[in-house]
Amino acid sequence: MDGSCVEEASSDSLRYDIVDDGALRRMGSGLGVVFDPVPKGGGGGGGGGMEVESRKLPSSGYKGVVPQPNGRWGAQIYERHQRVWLGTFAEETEAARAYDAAAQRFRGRDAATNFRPLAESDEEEAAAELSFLDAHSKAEIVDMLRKHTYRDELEHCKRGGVLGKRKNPAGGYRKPSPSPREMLFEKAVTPSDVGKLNRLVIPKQHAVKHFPLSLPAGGGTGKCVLLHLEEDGDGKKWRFKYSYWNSSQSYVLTKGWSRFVKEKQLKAGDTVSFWRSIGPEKQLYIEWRSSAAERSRQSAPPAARLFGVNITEPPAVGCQLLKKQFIEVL
DNA sequence: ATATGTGTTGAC
DNA sequence: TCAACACATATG
Repeated sequence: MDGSCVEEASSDSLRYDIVDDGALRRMGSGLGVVFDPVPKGGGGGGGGGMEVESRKLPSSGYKGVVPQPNGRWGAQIYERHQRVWLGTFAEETEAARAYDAAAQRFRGRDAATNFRPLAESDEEEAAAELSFLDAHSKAEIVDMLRKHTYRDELEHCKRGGVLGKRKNPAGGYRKPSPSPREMLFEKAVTPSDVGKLNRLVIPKQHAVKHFPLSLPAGGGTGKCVLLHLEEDGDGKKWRFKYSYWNSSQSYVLTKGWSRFVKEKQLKAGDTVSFWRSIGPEKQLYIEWRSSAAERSRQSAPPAARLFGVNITEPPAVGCQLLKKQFIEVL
């Protein structure tokens, strides 16, 4: 048990205090977690062969970790009312780490985790893992976790200095580290985002958090502003008019957006992500990656439903990999 | 037979 | 959203 120690508290309950590694940092008031009493084989317990199993499975103090009948631990995360299974693990802490990785990929760096808040940490290790997560689709991350190859892939990624596993279309590999950036949010574009409406709806949640509109004091209504985004570190510049539409009560990128859609040939289901350089500059970046496109050639599994359900980014099509970012075209 | 992951439910 | 629990289904 590397992440916890057990101490007998009383005959009918056990208090598990997970002490090291920052576990439980976010749980309750930092106290340990009191588990359900474990009525071993019913009071009398005894009549002879008390087997390893007590019907009551021990619950885990880790978020996203559930006990398995065989003593192992399962990891899961929920998204859109559905459970995404992350695999089973021998060690409770491994399951917890699997959850952490998934949480950060699914919910962003601010997600509540069992151990590492990755973000905040400016160590190269953390930064590398963050970009690793951002460079892969949810399905890929889940797949790695279930196959227990996450650690290896991450390592391989750092070693080779390749952000993704494959080389990009231009044949080159990613340049060392351009400038440290953090992803603000990403969105799988909808049909209307790439249609004739010539606008991209920015989910309110992200809009208010990252693109504060209004109140620019200095001048005006603040109902509209120009966003300057850069495509990749040394990519081209993009300017989008960003505003709020009262009629639909939505935040949108208008002028300039259609040009981006056209040039990138964005299709519904593709993903666009917005980043910001870390530090004072606050330069904004935009990136994108295709979802469907090569699925056929990729021979990949039936995509649509890799595991049970979930995975596929929101909109219909099962989004999938392809690190289109870091393109060198143009 | 055992392990793994889903169906379901109820609490928060 | 989340985990407990039952149980169906993969796996070796």
